[in-house]
Amino acid sequence: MTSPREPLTRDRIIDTALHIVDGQGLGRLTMRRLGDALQVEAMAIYHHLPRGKEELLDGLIAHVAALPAAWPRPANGTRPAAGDWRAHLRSWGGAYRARLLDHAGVLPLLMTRRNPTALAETTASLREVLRMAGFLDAAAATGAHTILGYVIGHAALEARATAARRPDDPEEAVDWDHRFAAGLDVVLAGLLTLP
Amino acid sequence: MTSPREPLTRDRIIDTALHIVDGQGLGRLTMRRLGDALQVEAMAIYHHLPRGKEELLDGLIAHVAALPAAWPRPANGTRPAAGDWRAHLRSWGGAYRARLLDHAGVLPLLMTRRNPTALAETTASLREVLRMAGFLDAAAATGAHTILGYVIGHAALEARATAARRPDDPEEAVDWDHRFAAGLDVVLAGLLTLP
DNA sequence: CCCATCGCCTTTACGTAGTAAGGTCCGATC
DNA sequence: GATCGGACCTTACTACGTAAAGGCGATGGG
Repeated sequence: MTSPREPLTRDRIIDTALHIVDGQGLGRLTMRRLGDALQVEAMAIYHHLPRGKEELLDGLIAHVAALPAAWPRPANGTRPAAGDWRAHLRSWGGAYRARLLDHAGVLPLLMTRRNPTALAETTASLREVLRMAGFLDAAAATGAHTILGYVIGHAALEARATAARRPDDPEEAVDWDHRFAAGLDVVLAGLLTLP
Repeated sequence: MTSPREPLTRDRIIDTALHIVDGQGLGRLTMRRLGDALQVEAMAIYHHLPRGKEELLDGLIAHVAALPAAWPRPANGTRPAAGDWRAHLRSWGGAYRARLLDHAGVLPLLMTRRNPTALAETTASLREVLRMAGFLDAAAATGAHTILGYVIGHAALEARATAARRPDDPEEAVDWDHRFAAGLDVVLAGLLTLP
């Protein structure tokens, strides 16, 4: 009379794994624990992810890191307002940072050589936004890496700082939301100096 | 008649560990392998690093991440040239990036909550440089995190991209040295917009 | 000279990890 | 109903981190 347990899926496995990482940290994500959470023996996972844990971790970072900065297609023939790219990148940056911090446990995986495509997609979308904003190709490529590097790096600094903080406020507290936004503005302002 | 093996030291252990990580990757750094490299049983390491692998990894990132951007003390009473801070930060950034890429294997550790002090020192030194360059405290704090975030994040992007590259040049190659420098210039130029 | 002590290292052993190899069960197809 | 293939389970192996306790040579006091 136990509920018949919906079948295993690649997506369901990765979602559950992400849930474990968010709740207990990357170090506690093991195949056996993941199996338990899915009400399945650990070895069952290998039928859906033949490359085992490697593939699982690849799936995690793809799930977290792929958030393209799609320029909203302008409605019927109206041109996108030329000055909007900064506002657009500001809001994209905020969303990307929020996602990275929501899943801070996978941040270390972003530094490993795993899954090179997940970030490539995001980089390409940033480059495209800058190109459409009028930057030359070389400047757009530089700008894309500069922005993405800043967002990821700053998120990593935040994750470290907030994780290591004792709750009784040992040093002066930092308004990380504001600091991230201010730094992003610095980067976006600096882009104007590119040719 | 075997050479009498110089005694174990905390520093020698960490140096050897770093050598293993650089040569074979973080995943192959194990206590037993480290013991072999030191010609010692694995458990001997615990006498010098009582907290075991945690302490070892902490030592690794302290060794890599602590490179303060010390402003060169001006020689006898000469004031530092006011405009030099950008050049100084450019060269510091290049050195920091080079070190991160030399030890790309420890980059994932920088993202974990380990050893909060190693980066704090570097951040403080950046803040100090900016303060001495005339920035207000708040702007210096923002600028320090912006610079450090960019440098770390960009180095991570580079490490990923170069590690995943097939040697036969699948996409157009990127001049990473130039791209990093250009992005750092973007950030430094953007700092001028801070109050 | 002997023996107690201490610092450094080794031995042994336990629990947990990832996963290879093969087995089991069940629904679909002919 | 026999066959078959996919989804899941069982067992077992190797490697890891490390707790616990043992050995062992140098040192210093009697």
